[in-house]
Amino acid sequence: MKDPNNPVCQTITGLLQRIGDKWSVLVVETLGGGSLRFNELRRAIPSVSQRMLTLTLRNLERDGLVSRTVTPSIPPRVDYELTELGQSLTKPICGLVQWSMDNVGAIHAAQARYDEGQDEAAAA
Amino acid sequence: MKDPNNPVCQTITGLLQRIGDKWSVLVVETLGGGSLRFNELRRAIPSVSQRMLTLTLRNLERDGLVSRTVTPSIPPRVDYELTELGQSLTKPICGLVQWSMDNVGAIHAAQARYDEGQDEAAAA
DNA sequence: CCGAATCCTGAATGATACTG
DNA sequence: CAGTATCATTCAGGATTCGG
Repeated sequence: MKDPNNPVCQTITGLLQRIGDKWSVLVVETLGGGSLRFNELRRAIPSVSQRMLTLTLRNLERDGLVSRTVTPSIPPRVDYELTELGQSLTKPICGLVQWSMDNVGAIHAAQARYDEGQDEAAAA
Repeated sequence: MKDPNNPVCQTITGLLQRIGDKWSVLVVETLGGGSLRFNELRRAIPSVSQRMLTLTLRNLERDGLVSRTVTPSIPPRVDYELTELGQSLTKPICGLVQWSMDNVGAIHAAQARYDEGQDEAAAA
C-alpha cells in the first residue's frame, strides 16, 4: 500500500500532487459551473498567468478530468468542460474544501501557538 | 472566494499544498493507526528521508494536525500522534484516496489516449 | 535516538514576447 | 482568441554530515 513502485500508489500520488498544485482545484471548481472558454477562465481566475492556465488545463485534460473542444473559426474558440470523471472528482474535493473552511479557525490558532513557541525559543 | 488575498483562501490553498506534498498524506495515514515514534515512522515509510520526515512532521505539527511528545530519557524518545483535528482530516482524505482507487483505471486509460494522440501529432 | 545544518539538483511557477 | 517559446526565479526534495 505504501510501496512507491506500486502503480496504483503512483497514480494516487500523482492525483494528490495535482490537487496540491496551485491552480488545478481552482480550475476544476470554476468549471463546475459549466463549460467555459479559455479567456473566460482567465477572467474568472484573475491571478493565473496564461502559461499556467494552459499547463493546468493540459494536465487535467491528460488525466481525463477536463475535455477540450476546438471550434475552428475566426477567431478560434476553445471550450473547456469537466468530464464525467472530473465531475465525480468534485465531490471529494468539496469535502476537503469544506473541511478546510470548517477548521480555518483551529488551524490558524494552532499556527499562532506554534509560531509563538518558536519565537520564545529563538529569544532564548 | 477566489481572491488570493482572502486569508481563508490562503489557508485552504496551504492545506491543499500540504496534501499535495510528497509525504504528508502518507504520514497522516500511517499515524491513523496510532501513536508512533520517529524511527517507527521511518520504518513504516521506508522511502522517506530523515530530513523530509522531520520537515513533514514539523509542518503537520504547526497546523495542529499532529502532536509531538518528547520524553527526555536516554536515548531520547519522541512520539507523534494525530490530534483530534488530524483525525477529523482523515475522513476527507480517505474520500479522496478512495476516489483515486476507484478511478485508477479510468485515469490510466485517459492518459494513454492522450499520450497516443501526442505521439501521432509528433510523428506528423 | 532524534534532529539540525549544509549543499545541490530538478521541477514548478511566473514575466515577457511572439504566432496562427 | 488561444496558445507557444524563452528566460529567470524560487522552492521542494534528497544526500550528506554533524550534534546532543
